[in-house]
Amino acid sequence: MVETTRRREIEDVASELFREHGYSGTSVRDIARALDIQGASLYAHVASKQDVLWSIVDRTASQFEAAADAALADLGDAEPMARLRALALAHVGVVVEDIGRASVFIHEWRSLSPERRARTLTRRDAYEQRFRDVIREGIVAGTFAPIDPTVAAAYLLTALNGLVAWYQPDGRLGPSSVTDAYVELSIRAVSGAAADEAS
Amino acid sequence: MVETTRRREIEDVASELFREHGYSGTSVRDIARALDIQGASLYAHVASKQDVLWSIVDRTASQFEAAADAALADLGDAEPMARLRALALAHVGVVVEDIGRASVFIHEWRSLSPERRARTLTRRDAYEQRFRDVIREGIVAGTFAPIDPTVAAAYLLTALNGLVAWYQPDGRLGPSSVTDAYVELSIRAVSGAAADEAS
DNA sequence: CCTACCGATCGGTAGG
DNA sequence: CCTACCGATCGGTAGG
Repeated sequence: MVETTRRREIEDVASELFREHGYSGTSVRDIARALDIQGASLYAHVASKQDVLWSIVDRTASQFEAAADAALADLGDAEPMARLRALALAHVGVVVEDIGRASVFIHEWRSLSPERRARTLTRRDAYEQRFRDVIREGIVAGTFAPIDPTVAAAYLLTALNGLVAWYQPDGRLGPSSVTDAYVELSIRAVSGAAADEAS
Repeated sequence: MVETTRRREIEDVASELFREHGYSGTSVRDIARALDIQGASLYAHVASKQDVLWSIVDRTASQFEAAADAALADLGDAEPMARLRALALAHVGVVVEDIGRASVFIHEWRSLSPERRARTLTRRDAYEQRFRDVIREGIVAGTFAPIDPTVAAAYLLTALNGLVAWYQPDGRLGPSSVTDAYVELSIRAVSGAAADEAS
């Protein structure tokens, strides 16, 4: 199963390059150079550059979905706040665990072929729907502030995704402290009464 | 002053294309085509493709700075919450006002030449410092939850910047309702005691 | 995984 | 703002 390993190596290297320079800004030869092989040799392992992007995006989408599934499976019918907390924690966990792939999934979907882009956006919408649903339930329950669940979910997810813009795995802040802070900020953002409605 | 107008047109068109396809994914001929001129004709108005990106980024950076200055000028020594609210409102205002340029400023700085990228990151850090400062003051004053100001500022700014990922000027939601919701979510995210420390 | 190579497109220049 | 053109690089193929 050497091919699978090599394929993963290619995707690892490509993720980092796509993250840093974008899909368009990364050439097939850039990827090959990072692997110490010739540009054309890459085609012994992949069908196309687009194929590499698709593998990264598709696999990472599955990771986000699986993490959300696992997070909610434990909770069942727990309170909305506990479930939103679990969703946020699962999301940040995937981001922190593989920031290169997460970054590509989040930012490079525009470079997918039209059909794949459409499929990916549909999956992302379904994923985001989980956030919208739990936020809506929390509002009904009175736990969360009365705010448009679509706006709130978009806000939270882009905030959590923003981690890829600055987080460094070997930086000053450890993964758990950043994760905790991000979850805490997110929960508080939607909690309680509106901050400017003190009356 | 025809040149200035034409120059602006070029930057307007380029902003939209850079936003949609990235700097690397947009060719000089793409920009020219959108203006109904030949690719080479663009060089009668600009020195290089990089030059266009730089103009957009530089001008937009100034807009964010000016908006923050104006927002704080009115307030002087008001409470941290009022000042953070003003900063957030100013920031979202610039984003909503010209989402194309804002998106390029936020995402395409990686494509700047090394020197310009460094200068831009320095400016961004100074801008973000205003958020860190007011958050820190709010924590000291007891208005905001005790959280790392650097993490909180990064969270808030990426959340606000996330608007460019989904907001459509002619969409279902008007600019003021989205702006208000974003400011409200941001203020609440940092306000009060930690959500999970009820004791 | 390599060498040799392909047509297409890239950013940019010359000269008007 | 145009035509004509440049060298470099692009993603990808052929054949081993």
